Amino acid sequence: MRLSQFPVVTSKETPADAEIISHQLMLRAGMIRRLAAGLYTWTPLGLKTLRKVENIVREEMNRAGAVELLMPSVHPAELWQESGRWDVMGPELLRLRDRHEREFCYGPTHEEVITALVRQDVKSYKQLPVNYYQIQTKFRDEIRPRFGVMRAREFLMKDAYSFNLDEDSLARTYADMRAAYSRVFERIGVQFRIVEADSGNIGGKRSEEFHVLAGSGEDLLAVSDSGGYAANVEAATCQPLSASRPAASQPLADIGTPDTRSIEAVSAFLNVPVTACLKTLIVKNGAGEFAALCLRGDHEVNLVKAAKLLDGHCELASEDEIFTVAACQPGYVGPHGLDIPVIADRDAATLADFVCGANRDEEHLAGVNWGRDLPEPQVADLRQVVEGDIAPDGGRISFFRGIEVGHIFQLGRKYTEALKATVLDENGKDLTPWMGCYGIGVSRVVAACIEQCHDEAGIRWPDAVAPFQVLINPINPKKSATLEAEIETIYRGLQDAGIDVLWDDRGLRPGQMFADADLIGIPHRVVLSERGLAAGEMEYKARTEAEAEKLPWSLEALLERL
RNA sequence: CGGGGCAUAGCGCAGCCUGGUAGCGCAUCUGCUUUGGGAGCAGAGGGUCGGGGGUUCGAAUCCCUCUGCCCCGACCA
Repeated sequence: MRLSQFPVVTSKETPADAEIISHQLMLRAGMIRRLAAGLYTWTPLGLKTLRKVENIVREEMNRAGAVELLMPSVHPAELWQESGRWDVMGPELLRLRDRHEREFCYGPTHEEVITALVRQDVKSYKQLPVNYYQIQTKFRDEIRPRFGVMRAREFLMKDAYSFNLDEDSLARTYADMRAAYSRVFERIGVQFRIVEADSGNIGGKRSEEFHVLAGSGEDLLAVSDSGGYAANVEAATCQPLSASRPAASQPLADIGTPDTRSIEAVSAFLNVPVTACLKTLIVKNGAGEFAALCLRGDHEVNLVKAAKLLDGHCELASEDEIFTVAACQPGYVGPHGLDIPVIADRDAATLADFVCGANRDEEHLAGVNWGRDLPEPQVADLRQVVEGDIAPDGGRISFFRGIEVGHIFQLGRKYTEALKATVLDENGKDLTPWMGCYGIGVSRVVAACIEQCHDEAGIRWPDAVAPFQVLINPINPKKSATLEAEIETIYRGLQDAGIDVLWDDRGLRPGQMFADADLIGIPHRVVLSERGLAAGEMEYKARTEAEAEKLPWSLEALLERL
């Protein structure tokens, strides 16, 4: 491709509203243009990379036995009502009406549609397992779209759905997808990590996320230093700090604590460590029933874990609700005397002689002991892990930041049951297939890749996803007809050799041309000049290396080097 | 959804407080010179100052309102 015929609009200045490096560089290199919040145009240059990622994904999915199809992006409401998600989804689901006032939504994911297809077409156990996938535009009306295509509302996703006869078959497909995903990210050339993920309240058996490691990542990952455990903090668990509870040694005491609402304030006012304080949170389940969650003062609740102990839903109670349950303001709540279920985190259950709210304004209790002063609570893992915790594999947990680029999930039979998608088994009886789903955020991968592969001057594409493999930079070609002819020869030679080559024939001054080259990040650069031609040499420089090397002026030498 | 901020040329910004003919840098176009890391000189084009309403002789500037965008938060008691 000649750059004079391939529109690339670069910018020297960093756009003011782009916060992270990939967003800045994608705008500066002219890969994307914003249309509205969370909506982006992919320019020809950006699309080249997007398509390369897409093709790697496609090739590996095909290789793993998945078959491609394409589903509509607009779905009828009835399908979503059938699965129950029309009401569950909330404002993230973009709802539309057609001219007949019929309701539709723009698909944020396709479990419903694929299950409807399978319900129609798959009648016999002999047709299973199947694994369908598509690469398609999704729309999710994010609360706060940000970071360019990293968290856009409209984005490109590869989503696959498998239907299996039984759990074992599902586990095999899941393992195949896991391996295929690893190959995808290895081929793209990014460093990634597979972590255990929250399987949510869908009841799925197993779920893992693929993360590209990057400081700007929105997700926190808990990784064991012995290498046997890695999980998203949403799902991460650890060993309890202590196996047993010390004996009670202090009497129960009621203490006035005016204007002392936070754990820090209580700790400072009473001169006790925060680890000797008990934090009590009033929460509400999906049915509107209350429960109290108790944690050690320095620990944070993990509402995802809490939800699993309730009816799958857990939200913090409002100030008014707290008052009806505990008869006090937030800040003075404690487990003592509450007539709602009390659940204590494992590390809160092993506290003795602790301080907690008295359920009366401006008062706390000290010297409190489970069993002696109040009933033994239900004990569970409720808290967020912190760095230094002991992982299930015995290693010590550290935190890393990651960008979620893939998610694989053993779904179970939720959708096949809800949509009554059954097949006949060997005995002619109805059988409800097991389902798995597997997603890759194709457009997000592009941004994640830049987060990992860049320097001060611009992007440094890995070969596999670079928009072009080779860039030809001519120095003053207009001055010499011989030089121009030579460049043409090399350009055509590279093309004939099947190399994706970009020729910067815009006639810019070298400084501008090189600056654009660094910004756009083509991995291999060849500089052709009259001086070089006279000396029988051309200059080759890899985007990732500082020094250029001299090659003999010949197509063969260049192809050899590439 | 709550809080904060912004909206002036393609991009980045000044001007607004204290009302009086719309400015700077980059980019764009023309010509000449220049050509190995974002050139120089000379010239040119480009704006109903986000929309609507109001105050005023006069509004980018003051007031009201709408819209769009950005940031922070939306789990701590």
